[in-house]
Amino acid sequence: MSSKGIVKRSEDFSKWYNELVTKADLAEHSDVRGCMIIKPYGYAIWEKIKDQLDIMFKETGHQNAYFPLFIPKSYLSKEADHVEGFAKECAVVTHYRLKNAEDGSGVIVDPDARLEEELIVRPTSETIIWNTYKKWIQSYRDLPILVNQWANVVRWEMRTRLFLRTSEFLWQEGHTAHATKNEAVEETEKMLGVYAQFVEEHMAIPVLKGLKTENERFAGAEETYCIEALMQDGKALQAGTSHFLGQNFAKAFDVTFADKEGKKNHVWATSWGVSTRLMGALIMTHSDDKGLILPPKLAPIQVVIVPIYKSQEQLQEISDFALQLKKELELLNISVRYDDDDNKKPGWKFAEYEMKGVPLRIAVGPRDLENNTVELARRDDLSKNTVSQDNLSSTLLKLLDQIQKDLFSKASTFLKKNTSFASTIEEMNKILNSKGGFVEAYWNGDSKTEQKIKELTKATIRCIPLTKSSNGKCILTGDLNSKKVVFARAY
RNA sequence: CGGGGUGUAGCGUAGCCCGGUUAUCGCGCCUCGUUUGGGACGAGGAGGUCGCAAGUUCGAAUCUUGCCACCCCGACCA
Repeated sequence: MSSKGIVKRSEDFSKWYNELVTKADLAEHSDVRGCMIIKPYGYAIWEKIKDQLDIMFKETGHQNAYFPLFIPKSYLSKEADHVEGFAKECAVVTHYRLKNAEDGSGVIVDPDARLEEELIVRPTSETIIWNTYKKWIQSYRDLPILVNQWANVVRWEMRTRLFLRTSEFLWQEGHTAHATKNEAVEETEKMLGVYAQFVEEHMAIPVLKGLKTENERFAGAEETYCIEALMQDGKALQAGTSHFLGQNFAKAFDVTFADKEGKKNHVWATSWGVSTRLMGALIMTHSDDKGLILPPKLAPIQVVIVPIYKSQEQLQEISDFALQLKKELELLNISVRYDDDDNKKPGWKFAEYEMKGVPLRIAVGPRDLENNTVELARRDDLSKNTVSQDNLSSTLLKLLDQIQKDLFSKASTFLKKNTSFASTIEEMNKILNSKGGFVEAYWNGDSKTEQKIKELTKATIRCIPLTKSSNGKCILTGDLNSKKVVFARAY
């Protein structure tokens, strides 16, 4: 149960985030370092995210499958860059049995039960999937393979934050195999588009689409595409990635196919994923000092009805009205909660549903029944109006749609306002230290330059935008003919 | 993994420096009654391995050592 209020964003943004996650009943820390318990309300939001993405994946021709949690250690070492990228954060299974300690102190690992080949808990599944695809693919007729899996993965993190970075997290990973480079690149770009569309239309979060630099690229990828979102504190958050893997994994796992002429070729690959980190993006994009603000499309409860009454007779009348309204709204696929809990006063409920981000709240009292009205409050702008009961369902339906749009346009305005241009390092630092946000600047394309800028500004290149722009003068080296990229301090 | 901080009831806390009856207060929880248009009020009640473990001591929430967890700042990452 939540006690009053949370710290203000302006006072301590990190603390605000942590308190919000806890008090809105989204998640809590487990006793295992770096792991989280996603509570029913938080999981309900994740399920909405998951369900919608799943529909979109299937619309683009993908099928779900499931690959094992455990990966033989030897698989991971097959692709050099890949192992380099993940080795430092892998959990390893070395034994398969426990036994009672002889001194009665509890259970211990049975030293006689050591695994011959140790198993890695998947940090991502490229290796085990490509080891499998080898068996699935012989001819061009077997291609493309368009598979997705919903799974948990483990990356042993030093510093964790609920949803943003946890040692175990939930995600989906798409893994596709193609006969041609073009087709694989198209797939990579298509799925980036799916992510961008989902995040913008359903989460109401505007994103930048772009390419990662070599430094920021996925270990084992030829090219990493990403969508980047901007949080209210001016820091960027990578919301999704889509990788063109070239033939790296096909070569590492010897996956070839016979083309129409009977010639053997290595298969072209992609992988793409979004994780429970999206929950963090959702929270930090829209919410305010009163708590969570959810876009209607992802809200587990879209409308809450709170009765206001003195006598049991009044409650009965209000309940009749409320339950009828609930039924009508549910026919329109609007999820409704009627909260007639007698132990909580209306004021308490108002604050509670604000904390939980319920988009619309209806309060009904005796006065409303007399006047054929209800009190209607919007969570996003905190406005409150008395509206007629006539056509109430369609009023609410329209309003939910409006809120979805307003949240997106508000976030878009914020993104635009907080996108700046810098032509010198000093300028960039000045911007980053005051309002933060995205800073566009020219960069000569050299990793060392990127590294140096990072040291000087703590900002990384979030992406090289897909939209082409004219070249200019590198912010660090002054090289002419440099391309425009987007910097930010990031999560 | 480096630097700093915190850990006392479900949550937030006082006490710790300077060891000494029964560990403080608020919220929440349970019972009864009155209440209900922005986090109600009264009366009664329950709830504690003082993060864990060792040590010092006649005696430890308090002192010492080790460990664990969390938070903040760095390095690494989705």
